[in-house]
Amino acid sequence: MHQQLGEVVKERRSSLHLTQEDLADMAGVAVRTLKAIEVGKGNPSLSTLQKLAEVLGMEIRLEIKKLNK
Amino acid sequence: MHQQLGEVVKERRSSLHLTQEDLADMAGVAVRTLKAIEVGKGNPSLSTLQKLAEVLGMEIRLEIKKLNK
DNA sequence: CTAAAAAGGGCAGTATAATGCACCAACAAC
DNA sequence: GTTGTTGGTGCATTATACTGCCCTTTTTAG
Repeated sequence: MHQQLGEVVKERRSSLHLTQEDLADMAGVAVRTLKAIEVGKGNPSLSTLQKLAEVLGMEIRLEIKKLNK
Repeated sequence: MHQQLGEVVKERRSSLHLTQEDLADMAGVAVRTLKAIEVGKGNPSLSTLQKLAEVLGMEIRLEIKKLNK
């Protein structure tokens, strides 16, 4: 269910040539926590996601769902 | 910091003519929790946000930030 | 191949989100 | 006025996210 967001984080992090440790340190979250998020385990809080998003140059958005499938 | 998302929830809920109790029941989250989210207090988990988003016909997205401002 | 770097995971302690309950405020009726 | 509806809050308990420590697996560099 959360794999999707985790994979987005992972791909974005890779494209920026950052290791999990790099990103975790820069975002101020534990490496252990980032690892769990990237593999789709756990249920991160909004603040944790936003800390990561900030470093990744991304943002969390709540949008009306596109209606298709 | 989280007011933004809370306000999105609140506005979308209103536009669907749902009370906080309606939405909370439909989404399977406690009314107490929804209230906190809408006024920007607390730090909801991804699963809580997704339950609400589902009922609201919305989705959580992690996107590359538009560079402006 | 070996060695190092990076990623993944188990576990236990701490911090905090989620919840129920009880209560108050604002407003609408009327 | 009272009554009902809706939204906001404090508090205590329960559930769980976050963390550090340690270890294993996988990938990368040489």
